[in-house]
Amino acid sequence: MGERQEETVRVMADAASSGSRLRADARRNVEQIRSAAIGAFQGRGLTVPLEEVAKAAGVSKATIFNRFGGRIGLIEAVIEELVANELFAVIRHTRTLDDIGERITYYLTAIRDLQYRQPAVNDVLLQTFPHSQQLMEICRAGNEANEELIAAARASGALRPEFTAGDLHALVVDNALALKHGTRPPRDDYDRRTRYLLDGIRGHSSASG
Amino acid sequence: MGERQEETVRVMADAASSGSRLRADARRNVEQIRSAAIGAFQGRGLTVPLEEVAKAAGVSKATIFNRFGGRIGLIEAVIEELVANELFAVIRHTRTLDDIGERITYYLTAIRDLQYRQPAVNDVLLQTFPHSQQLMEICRAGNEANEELIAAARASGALRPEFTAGDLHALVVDNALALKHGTRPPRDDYDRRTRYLLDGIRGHSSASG
DNA sequence: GGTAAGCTGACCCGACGAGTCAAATTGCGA
DNA sequence: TCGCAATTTGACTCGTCGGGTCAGCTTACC
Repeated sequence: MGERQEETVRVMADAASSGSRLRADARRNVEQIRSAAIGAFQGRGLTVPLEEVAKAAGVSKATIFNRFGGRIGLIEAVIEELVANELFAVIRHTRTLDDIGERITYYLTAIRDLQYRQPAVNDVLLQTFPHSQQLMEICRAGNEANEELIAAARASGALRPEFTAGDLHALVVDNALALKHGTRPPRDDYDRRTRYLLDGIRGHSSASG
Repeated sequence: MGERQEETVRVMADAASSGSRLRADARRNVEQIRSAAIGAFQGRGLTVPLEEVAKAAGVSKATIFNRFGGRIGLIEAVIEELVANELFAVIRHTRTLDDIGERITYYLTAIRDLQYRQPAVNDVLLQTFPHSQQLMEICRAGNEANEELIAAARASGALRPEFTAGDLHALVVDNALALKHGTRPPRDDYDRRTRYLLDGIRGHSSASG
């Protein structure tokens, strides 16, 4: 067991550095599995059976365990590319907006867009894998962005005064649950409902637009 | 199997009529199981393990099968008392309201209240047991009420014009999913969020109140 | 060509809850 | 009180699901 563990660690380190002591076929499989995982996670979220990822990669399930140590290792090997980059980009871009009303609109719209396009995001937000430190960290960053936004918004009156960070969190989490367990609505319905939400939480003071 | 079936039918008929050919202990168990089921379904929804219902009733799981034929039989023996009465009362009361704005407010608030208080409602709305004709019928009645309400509301401008019956349906179903799979928020948070929803879907014409 | 790295099919595992049944119990009529 | 049919029940099977493992085969590499 110690041996397998070491091997896994080595692979995951290699994902960052480039010097590899892996055999050529193993290196190839790592890449095939990574890209198959990205595809599968995009389509069906982080809980897709590993068997399916393996099939898509043209390897056996056991190879995923050999190379990544299990689901969490695999997730951590692709989560940045799959979710974190986009999510952080949204957060970053939100911060650049001057008008607080715009910020709120953009943030909620963009997050909901991500949730719709990337089911994996929902698994992160729902903390489906609490054992992954990396996933929890992404989640934490999201919550932080939430609270930052709400603090700014409440001060400015762009949101109704009783609206809390918990409310925003619930909005996002409930949507994650709906997308995860329900049937996906057509995109235009989904976007329309995003607008209802926004109109329901905005303060009454801002009569602009 | 034919025998067991007949027996089950007899019990379920007895729930309506009163003449019983059941032995005294069986009759007592039927009542204990019914009331345990109501308690369990109230607390944990219609998917609670039958084992738990049995334990609460002080009988073994097999007795539930003897008396009710299985989960669906049991559900149908209590669903009226548990859900249908309240749900139909809400629908009926909605129809008595004159002001269309009030109707919408009342309906959505009351449905969401039911969903919060009675997890069983969510299992009905989510059609968790599509094999139960009775449950499907309740569900159908709910959808009908939805559509009736939306038709009236759109004509009057109390809702924003782009709001559809599908939107209302999604609102209710998404909430059902959130309650079923997520953590219940405190009641006051939940009610506050109900208000956000209402404010998000109302038409801009009604400036009353 | 030898050897260690790597791959894989076939396997086991645990969790879960529905549903079943032979055997024990018990209500009840005679 | 007896005897039997009705009833209950503990212990069982079943099916599903996916994670995880390993012996033995294959293959890259020196």
